[in-house]
Amino acid sequence: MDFQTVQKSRIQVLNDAESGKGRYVLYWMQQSQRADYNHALEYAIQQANRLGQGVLVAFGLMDDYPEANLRHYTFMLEGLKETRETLARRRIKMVIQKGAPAEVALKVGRNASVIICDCGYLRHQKAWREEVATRAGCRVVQVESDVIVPLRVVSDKAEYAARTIRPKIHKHLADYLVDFKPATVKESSLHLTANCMDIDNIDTLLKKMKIDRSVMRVSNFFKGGSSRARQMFKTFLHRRFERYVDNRNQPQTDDISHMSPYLHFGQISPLYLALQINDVDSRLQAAKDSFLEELIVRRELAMNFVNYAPHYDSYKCLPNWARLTLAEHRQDPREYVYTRRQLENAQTHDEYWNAAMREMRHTGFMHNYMRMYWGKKILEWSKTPEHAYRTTLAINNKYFLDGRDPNSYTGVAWVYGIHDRAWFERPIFGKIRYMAASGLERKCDIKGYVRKVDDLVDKA
DNA sequence: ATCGGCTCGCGCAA
DNA sequence: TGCGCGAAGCCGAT
Repeated sequence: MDFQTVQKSRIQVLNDAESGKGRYVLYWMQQSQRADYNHALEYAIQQANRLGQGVLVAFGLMDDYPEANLRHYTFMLEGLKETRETLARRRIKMVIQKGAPAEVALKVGRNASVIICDCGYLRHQKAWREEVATRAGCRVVQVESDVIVPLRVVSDKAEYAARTIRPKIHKHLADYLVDFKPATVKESSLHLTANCMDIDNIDTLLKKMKIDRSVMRVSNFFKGGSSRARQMFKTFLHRRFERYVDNRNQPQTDDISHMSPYLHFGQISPLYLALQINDVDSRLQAAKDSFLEELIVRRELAMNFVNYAPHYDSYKCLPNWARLTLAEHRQDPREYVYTRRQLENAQTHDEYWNAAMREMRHTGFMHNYMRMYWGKKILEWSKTPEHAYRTTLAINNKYFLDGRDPNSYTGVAWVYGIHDRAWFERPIFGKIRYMAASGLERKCDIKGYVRKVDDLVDKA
C-alpha cells in the first residue's frame, strides 16, 4: 500500500519568499527535539535530496526561556546532546547557538534554500515562527510533527470538551496512525561550517549559562534523551502494561508510562508511542484503548486549547458558568489558607497533598491522579480562585519537567472547570468538581503512595 | 458495595 | 426544541 510519511496536511508554507537559491536546507528545530519519527526533519531531508543539498539543523538556546530553570535546562540539554550525535550518524550537522530561537534560525538560515520548522502552539512559539517567516530571505515551511492528527484537520475552534473533540480525532486516525519510513540522506552536511556551542559537557555549559538555578536537577530516573525515553517505554510495555487499566489511577503503583517529560521536549514522538501500542496483543485491548485515549484525545485536546484559546494561561480562559459560580463563592470562609511558600514547602495539614508536593519537588513529576487532587486543594486553600489559579500554574511550571506544556495549562484550567461540567454546589468550589481526601482513601492505597514518596525522597 | 441526585451546555436527532 | 450525556466526584440512602 502506498502512503506518505509526511502527509500534506502536516505542511504549511508560512511566507511568499522563493526557495532553492541557497546552499543547504535548514531545519530549525525547536519543539521536536529528536532525530527519529520527526516529520519536520523528514520533510527537510526530502527537500534537500530534491535540491541535491544537505540538511543543516539549528537550535536556538536561550538563557531566559519563560519559566525555565536548571531542572528543565539539564533535562533538555541531555536530550539535545544525544539528538546531535544521532543526527551526525545520519551525516546531518546540528548547530546549537546561544540566542532567541527566531534570531538563531534567521542567522543560520542566511544561506539556506528553504527553512523548515516544527510546530509548538504556545504564544511565544507562534511568535517566533511568525518572525522567521516575515524576515527570512527564503521560503519558510512549517511541518507538524508533535501530534497524531494536525490541529486544523481536527477542528477550527476551541473544543468544548473531550467528548466533542474525540469523534473529530477518531475520524482521521486511520490516515495518520501509519508507519513512518525514514528517507535516506543523500548529501552530508557535516562539512558545513557554522558556529556551535560545545554541549558535550553539560555541567560545564550549565555553569556558564545565566539561568535560574532555584530548582535543583532531578535524579537519574528522568534522564533526558530519546534513547532513555524508548527504554522506559519498553519497560512499561513489557512489565507494567498488563496492569495499566487497573492501576493507571493508583498512585501507589508505577504502572504508568512516565512519558510526559519526554513528550514535552519532543524527545519522543507521539506517533512512535501510538504505533508501539498498536503492536501490543489485542488481549490487552482495553489498556490499548485507554492509553491511546490519554496519548491522543486528551493530549491533543490540550493542544487544541492552547492553540485556539487566546487566554490559555489566564483565569479568563475559564467558561462563563465556572467563573460565575466561583465568583458567587468568593466570600466563602476558607478553613485553611496557605501561602505559596507553605505550599511549595509541603507544609499543609494534609499528608496526602504534602506527599504529592514532595514528589513534584524531588522528581519533577507527579502521578497523574494526584495532579488533580493537588490542584483542587490549592483552590480550596487560597484566598481567591484567581490567586489560587496563578499560584497553581506558577508552581506547576516551576517544578514539573513537563511544566509549560499545553497539558500544564489545560490541566490547571481543568481544576477550575474547563472541559468539565457543573456538579453539586458546595462552599468555595460552587459547582466546580470537588475532590476529597476521603475519595483517595476509598479508591486507592493512598498511604502506600505516601510511603512511596517517602522512599523516593530518601533516595534523591 | 451500589445507586441516584446534583448540574451545565454542546451537539445531534427530529 | 428536546434529549442524552460527559476528563478522573461527592454524599447520603439503601
